[in-house]
Amino acid sequence: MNKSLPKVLVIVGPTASGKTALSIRLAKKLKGEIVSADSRQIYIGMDIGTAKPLQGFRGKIQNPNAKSQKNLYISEGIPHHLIDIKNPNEDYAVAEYKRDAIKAIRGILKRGKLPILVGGTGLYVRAVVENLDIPKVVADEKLRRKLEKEVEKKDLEHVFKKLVALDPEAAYIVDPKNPRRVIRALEVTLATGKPFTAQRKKQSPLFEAKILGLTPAPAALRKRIEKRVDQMISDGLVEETEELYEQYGKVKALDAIGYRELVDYLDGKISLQEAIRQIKLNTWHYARRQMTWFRKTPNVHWIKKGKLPTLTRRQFS
RNA sequence: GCGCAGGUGGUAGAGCGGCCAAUUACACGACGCUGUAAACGUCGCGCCCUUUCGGGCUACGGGGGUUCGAAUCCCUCCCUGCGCA
Repeated sequence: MNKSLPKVLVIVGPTASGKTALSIRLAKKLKGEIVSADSRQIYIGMDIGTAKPLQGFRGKIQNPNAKSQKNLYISEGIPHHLIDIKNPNEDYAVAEYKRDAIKAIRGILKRGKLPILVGGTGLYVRAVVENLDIPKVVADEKLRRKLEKEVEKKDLEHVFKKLVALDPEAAYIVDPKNPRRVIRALEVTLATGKPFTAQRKKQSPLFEAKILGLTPAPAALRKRIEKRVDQMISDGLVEETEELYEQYGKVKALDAIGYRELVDYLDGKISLQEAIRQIKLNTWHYARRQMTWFRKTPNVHWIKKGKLPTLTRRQFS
């Protein structure tokens, strides 16, 4: 029905499944630009651990007037948007991502290019593809800490009841056992004076998404993950972490697989060997979660055994 | 060879006469999640039957015993770690 919607190619899949390589290949073939949907590649300096595409400035940028030109991340001549846009000590969250991604996609379309949304952060992808209406209530750290303490002192149920009193609908929408969810819902309700559950909606889609999903065989993926972690270490992940840690301390951005464990190592809590073991395992767990998430994503064209569907530029215009 | 400490579910490690198919953690499996999302959370996890309730069987190194009842007590054998030879 939405024949007039602009078309966007989307690539999803677990970490280490080959999204980056595929996206660059398709970007070249289909004259596209990439929009990263990765919550950690957002951050400047977190390069090795987030497996950013290798940066190179060989490409020419089509529109020299664009303001973002200067800071554009380019790999193999393909512009990558939403990589390196924040410092690790800056906060960033879905709603901002959604706004930025839509802006980037529109810019690409304006340039007559194909936007390719690529990433493993399921919520980010969904926010854009399904046009989620995310309550625009900025994190209130003070309130959060206060509520967290309340959870500790009394219990989560107590805080949950507070929420339900203000937002009865929340009783069966918000997970009563998940402190982060309960606290956020309460945060939104208190800040706006309106029930949280009335504010999280979907709008009609802005784009027509063609979604490609990568599903590597679990055993092979696990091996690839382990190999990649070893590679990251020899590429200097420890040093990268050390620099970031020294400069920023324990910021949220560093609460990411690969960095978290190495911070523990740098703090002398665990051995390097143990840190590496944990990174491999946590990455694997993460991949599993991603697969669970994407499995239920509607309208995904799953790529089996590397067999790509025939894609032509015409399909996207 | 003697002395001491141990041998428990995939692993670590509780339990030390009945409330134990066995706390907990990890692994493993399934799942949820609209402003921390690489985050956060939930459930399952000996085998078999049962929609539920529940029931049956096999288990705490092997064997034997005490007891109404044993992972828990006793004997013995095997194995491991530490100490002394």
